[in-house]
Amino acid sequence: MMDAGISHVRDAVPEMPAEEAALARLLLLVGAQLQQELEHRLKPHKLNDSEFFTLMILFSRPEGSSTPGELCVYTSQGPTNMTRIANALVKRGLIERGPSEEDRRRVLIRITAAGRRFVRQILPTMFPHLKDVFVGFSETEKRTFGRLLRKLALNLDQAAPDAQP
Amino acid sequence: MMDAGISHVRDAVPEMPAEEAALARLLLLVGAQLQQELEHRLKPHKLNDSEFFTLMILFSRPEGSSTPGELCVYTSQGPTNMTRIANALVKRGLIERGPSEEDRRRVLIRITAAGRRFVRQILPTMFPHLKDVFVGFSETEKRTFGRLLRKLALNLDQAAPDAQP
DNA sequence: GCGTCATATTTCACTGGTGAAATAAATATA
DNA sequence: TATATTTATTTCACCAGTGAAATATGACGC
Repeated sequence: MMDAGISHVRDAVPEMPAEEAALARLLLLVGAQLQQELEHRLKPHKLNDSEFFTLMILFSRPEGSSTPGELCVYTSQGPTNMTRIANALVKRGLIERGPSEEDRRRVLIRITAAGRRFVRQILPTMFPHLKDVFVGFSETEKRTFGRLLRKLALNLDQAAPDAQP
Repeated sequence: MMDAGISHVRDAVPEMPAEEAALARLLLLVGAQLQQELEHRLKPHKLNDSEFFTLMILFSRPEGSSTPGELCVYTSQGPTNMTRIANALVKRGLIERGPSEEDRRRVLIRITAAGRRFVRQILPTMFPHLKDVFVGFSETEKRTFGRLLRKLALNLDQAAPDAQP
């Protein structure tokens, strides 16, 4: 299917790096698929993935707090969307916003007790599915996969410089 | 950073499959990063990735044609969005729509000569960046990566059944 | 041949993410 | 000290994708 398509493209544009194209395409598809799976598991809890990861970051912090800018870095979201995410979580009482005392430009975001309870409640529902995703992977394969992904991430970071203002 | 966060979560919820969680998270992040890189490369051509892949599918077909439903399968988009994508490409004269003679419920979508020229024009601009993404990967590593991604895709397909109506 | 069910595409309303711009505060520079 | 530049967050408008519903056509069973 995809391979057949790529070889047809290759016929017309012979210098195309077919193997890399196929790998990139596969990664994009699998990534999208995994995202969809995650969204599906979160849907009953009325949560999307960026809200989920934001909550998880806060849950994992020693004091349960962070700033919008910091959360943006950890969740790879833009500031605009982080505002929206935080609004949604505040509305549900899972987090609260406050002023930062050391820098008045900053907002301080903290997970609430209800937020902690919520995380503890939904996490176990996701474990079986998470393990299913990696069924049939040996420990070596998992490690290799992680290594290759990190390598890729590094390359993408280097590819980005002229893209970053 | 991410690893520290996951071990904190592990403290609070000890039965969490930490390794799988970390891998899944990494895959989601790298996938998103690659997508962003692709979008960035397509932006000067006023094209987004789903439009790009739709065009590529048509370009690679022997007769340069397909149906919306078929394109949905190959590009992993929903029917609704394929309508929007096709509208955008028709508007630019890169594809054209026509009736299917064998099944009147179907629309036939074909790439135009202008569409073919457009693809031939933009593809070479993407090769250097595509190769950059896999710099430092040996042939074995590329093959392994592909194999692991396919394995994952298979698992995700199996995880999906109860999710599919 | 008719009724029921399934399929293909599109429309509409909504969700989640982005870019540009605005505002206030902090930092750097002269 | 005053000014210029940078940073942090939010608002607003827009984009791209989804779910539900609608409409027409095709397949299937009786």
